[in-house]
Amino acid sequence: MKILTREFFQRDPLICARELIGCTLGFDGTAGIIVETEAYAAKGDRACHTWKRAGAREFVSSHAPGTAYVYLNYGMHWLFNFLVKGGENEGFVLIRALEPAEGIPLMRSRRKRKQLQDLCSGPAKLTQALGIAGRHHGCDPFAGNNWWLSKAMEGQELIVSTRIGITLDADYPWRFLRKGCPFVSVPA
DNA sequence: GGGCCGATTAGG
DNA sequence: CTAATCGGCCCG
Repeated sequence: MKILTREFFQRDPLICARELIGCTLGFDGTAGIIVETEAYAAKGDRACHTWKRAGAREFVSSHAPGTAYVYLNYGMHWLFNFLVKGGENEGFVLIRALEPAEGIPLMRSRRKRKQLQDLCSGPAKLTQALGIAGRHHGCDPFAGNNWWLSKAMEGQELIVSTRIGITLDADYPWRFLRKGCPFVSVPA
């Protein structure tokens, strides 16, 4: 199993979002195969936090590529992104869905759901299943803690579509998901 | 300080 | 369809 390095995130957010599909994200005894992502660009993308938030722009400039950008949405849901920088464009990759792979009993108890498809099939579901929350904002997964990220087998078909749940720049085809996968948030 | 909005989710 | 629930940003 090949562990990805920080250099993975020193490229364009669109490339990172695409290539994260099929990788396995692990944290603290739980893990899942990434089956859905979205890219956000720090410049020129009105859906990205950097468009409105000075704090987000500051975050981009002051953290290393690969850093966790975790924020609270709708006052109750934590969403997890990887910071992407060092290439031509900077931005984030939102992790939107995982196929559960490890620590499934723990995921079930945190989620209070039995069905495998209900554990990580949404950006806020997977943070709850993995135990990711605001305290992980700014964490560096490559700084030798209990995060890991590995490349899984290739060969799955990829679908590209528009991003979910936004109103501005909603027509950009910046969402990536595994074709026919039952663990995504919204099928294409 | 007040008002508004949001990269969502579960339940009716 | 809607309630839940709160940090950031804008205004005053």
